[in-house]
Amino acid sequence: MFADVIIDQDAKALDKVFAYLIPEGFDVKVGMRVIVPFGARYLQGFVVGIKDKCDYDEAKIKSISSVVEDFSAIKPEMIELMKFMARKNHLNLASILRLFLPTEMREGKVKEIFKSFYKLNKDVQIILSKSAKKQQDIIDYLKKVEKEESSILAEKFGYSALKSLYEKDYLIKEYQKHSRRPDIDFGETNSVILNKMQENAIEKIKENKTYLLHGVTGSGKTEVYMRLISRVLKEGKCAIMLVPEISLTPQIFNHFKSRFGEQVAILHSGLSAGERFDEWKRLFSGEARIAVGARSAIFAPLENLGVIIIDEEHEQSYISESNPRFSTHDVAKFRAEFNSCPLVLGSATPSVESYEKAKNEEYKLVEMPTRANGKDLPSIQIIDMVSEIRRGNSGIFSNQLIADLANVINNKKQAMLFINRRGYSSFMRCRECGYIAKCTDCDVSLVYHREDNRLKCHYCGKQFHVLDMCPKCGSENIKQGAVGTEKVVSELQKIFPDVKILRMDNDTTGTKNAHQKILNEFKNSLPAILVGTQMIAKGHDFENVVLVGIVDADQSLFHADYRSTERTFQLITQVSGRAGRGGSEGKVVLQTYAPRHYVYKFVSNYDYKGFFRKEENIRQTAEFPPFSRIIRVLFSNQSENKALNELKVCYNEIVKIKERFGDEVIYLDAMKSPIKKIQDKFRYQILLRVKLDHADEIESEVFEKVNSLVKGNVFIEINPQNLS
DNA sequence: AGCACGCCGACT
DNA sequence: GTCGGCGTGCTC
Repeated sequence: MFADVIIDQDAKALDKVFAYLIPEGFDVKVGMRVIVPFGARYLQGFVVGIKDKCDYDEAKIKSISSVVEDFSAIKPEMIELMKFMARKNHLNLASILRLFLPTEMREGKVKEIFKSFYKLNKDVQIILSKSAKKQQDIIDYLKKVEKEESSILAEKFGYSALKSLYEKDYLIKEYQKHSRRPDIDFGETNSVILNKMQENAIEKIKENKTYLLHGVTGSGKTEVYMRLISRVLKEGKCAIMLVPEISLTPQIFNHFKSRFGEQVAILHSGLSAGERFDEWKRLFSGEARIAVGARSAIFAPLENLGVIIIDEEHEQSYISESNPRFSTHDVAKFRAEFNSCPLVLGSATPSVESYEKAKNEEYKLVEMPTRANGKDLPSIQIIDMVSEIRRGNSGIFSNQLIADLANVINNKKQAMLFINRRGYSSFMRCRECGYIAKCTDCDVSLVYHREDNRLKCHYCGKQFHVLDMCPKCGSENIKQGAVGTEKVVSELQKIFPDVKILRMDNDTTGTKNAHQKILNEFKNSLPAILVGTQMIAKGHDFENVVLVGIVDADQSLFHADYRSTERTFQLITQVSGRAGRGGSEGKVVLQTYAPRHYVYKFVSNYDYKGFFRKEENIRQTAEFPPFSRIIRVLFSNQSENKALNELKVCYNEIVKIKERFGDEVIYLDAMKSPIKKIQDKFRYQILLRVKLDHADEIESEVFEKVNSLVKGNVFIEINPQNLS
């Protein structure tokens, strides 16, 4: 017999299957890890197929030298998933397989990976021949101790006796070991009574389809998820529940643990290597049947899935941006289909892509339009900062916001101030009339680049001079620059010198505990103001927060990205949800220099559908995703000349592809990357935008061409999240 | 990824 | 004359 083996090395040249002979007596199965002679060395590989014929020259074929574990660490479904991901995302096979195993297992750090145990099979009558003395000894032994480690049994009684008992089905093999379980206190199971809307949602979600669960903040989606999982467990099946990394707070774990106890395994970056491995193993062995975790939990080694849930499906963190690049939605879709189970995408603000699919009935839309507690969402007041300037207030805070803050302080309540700061670059804005410099061709904002003092379009590469006068109103008060958290805190402290003001952003949360410390301090201070970035937007329930201020909402709006309006809508909805969690009414004050932008009209009414229709229309007209596909080929090299040469060679070939497809290619150009140097590597890129009809063909042609022309240092991205 | 083979420059 | 640069190609 022969085995198809993928060598565990992430290199393009090794991205194929190698045939090996399975030595007589070796029990090799698909999904096992093996050690094989490869060239002059011995390397680890994965068995992805077994066959009795081999088309490779049998004289040159080598034999598998050993197996790493005597079971398949990669389950059959994952082998299929590997093929799917290789096709869909153009990834190396080995790099995909690595996603399926905890790192410590791959690196061999965990010595005792799985101790295997044997116990008697009580369902069969054991009949042994008189001569099988050793076997009888084993049976007697196991009658006494119930269960014993296989290595000990083999040592005591000999391997062959053990093996033949196992083959006769008299013994059951188990994989198990002590677990370093993250300790979390158990609360009591709270049996919430469901409302009609929730019952209805649960009732609807049962087929092997993708469901888009659109529920406003506080509509009780989490309870729906838990009920779905309960139902699935009762059917004897398993479940995967994904949440964005940032909202993986201890509260979520406790929630699931108190409901499902030992059935839950939690996978996230905060676990130690050993803990993560143990949780993985509990899933693998079937001891735990629910995987709760961030993106990578989609690869949980569970069989017989009954439901997959992706909470906050619009979150960017579901798309892996570094290698290997993949979309969690695609993987989830594959696994749901493989297991014939429902896939649930939940969000208060679905991504435009997903909602478009629901509209086209590719996804089934399930709606939960009202809050579970019947309360209204906090009111959102839009403050026009341009007229504020005209009235002589050129500070960061509007008079309204200061008045509201003062009110909060007088009532000994709390406020959160949200600084909407993204990334490194910024746009140029007229402080008098709110005009934003935009690209003449792409309808996205231009980005200011300090190094050459120019404005650039990240979609077509066009460059413009920095404006010294607003083209709309003639004012010279046009500048670039964003307000940071630090500045906000110091300004705030000037106005309210005696009030506790806490700051939370990347700079103040260096260590893991710093995070929790700030939040705790905030929780225990009345009155208090918490100033922070995105990270204050998620999951924290502060019942005394009655006011949320969004200092400069536009920061995410005029980011040079076709998704920036969508993100702004999502962000503001998210942040607004922080106000009025407790008994009292909440309020949101939103400051903007572009008060008439459509996003603010819709967001202040919590009108997702209205926003979607408008946004859909704009994307359709401008031919941006989901009505087109963006392909980005990024060349990154320490030598600028090499990067440039590779770019030119590839560009010439892609031009030929474009010529063949004619109008299908909306846009094609080669340019310097917006950030021209990262980690001492020069970056050049080719961008193309293509119509959907032939997007798959064009995409694979581009992939093939680029990969045949350039060895490494090249990354291809589809609909990239950002163009840095 | 590593390692061998291979074909051109400056060196004990 | 050799030692050694790293370009190209192969590993079942």
